Amino acid sequence: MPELPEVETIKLGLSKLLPGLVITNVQHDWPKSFPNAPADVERFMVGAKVLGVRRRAKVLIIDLNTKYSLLVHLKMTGQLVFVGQERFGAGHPSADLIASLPAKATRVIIDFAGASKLFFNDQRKFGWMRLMPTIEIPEIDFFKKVGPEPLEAGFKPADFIDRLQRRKNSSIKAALLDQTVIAGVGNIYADESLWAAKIHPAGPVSTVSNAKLIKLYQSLREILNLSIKKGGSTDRNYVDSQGKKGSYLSFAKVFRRQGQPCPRCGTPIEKIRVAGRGTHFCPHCQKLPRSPK
DNA sequence: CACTTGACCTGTCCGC
DNA sequence: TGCGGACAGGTCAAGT
Repeated sequence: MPELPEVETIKLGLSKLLPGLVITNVQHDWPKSFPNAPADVERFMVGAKVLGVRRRAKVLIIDLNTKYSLLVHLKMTGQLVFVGQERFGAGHPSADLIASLPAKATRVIIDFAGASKLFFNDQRKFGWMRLMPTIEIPEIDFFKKVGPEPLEAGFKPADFIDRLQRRKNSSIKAALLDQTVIAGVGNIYADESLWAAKIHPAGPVSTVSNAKLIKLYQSLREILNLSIKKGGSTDRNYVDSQGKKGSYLSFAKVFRRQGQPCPRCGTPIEKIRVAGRGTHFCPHCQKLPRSPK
């Protein structure tokens, strides 16, 4: 569920909190959440200072001054919550969450000098943290295959269309979700951008006109940018680095809105299954291209 | 090679 | 009330 805007929001938050902090201890209870050997954690992480925080696709990269970096993928239910020395009073949006830490789903706790902590919580245990040499990051399979960042200035409509059309027989939604086509798009922003561009999610890529693909390119970028501005989407588990929820979902036009009227035409939004995912769309605005006889 | 489906997990919700 | 099953969705492995 954390997609590009959610991971970007966390990155922006952690970038203000972590750099300069020194790690004093690391606790982890589930090997799949953090598979590194204890000796490597001790050697390259404990005592290390945080240099900065980056994002590529949906992966966070926390660079340390040991020439090692901590990669974090939140998958569906991961949270990365920083708790400093301040005490939040009742009524603070994060007070209850922070008071509950460490929680049942806390997988990793990183302690910093000065008594602040970073909690990695992950109810479903799909997410992971991994310590590795900074210089080797571009060599891991995922980063070798992953597509361009959709919000980067150099990412042009022609590139978007070329890459989508490598999967011409897939549904347009499956192609958008394919991280090797384009980085960072997940279920929420696929549905929202297809609605904005008036494209049926199940239509094969080859049946979608270039004009509509250009519209999709524009809609996707606008929606990702808007969501970052709103602090991301909080569906079930997502919170930012300070435990706060995002507000984008209240701006969503179709996601989780089946049965509600389409904001453009009033037709009830439908929910179907496309590319193995729950898919929300307007059956009036987003028509399948007529199949040729 | 292109494409789809199942596995990884746990908590929640729905029907009986 | 309890219980079984469907569902949530990012990514990789396995299958067609």
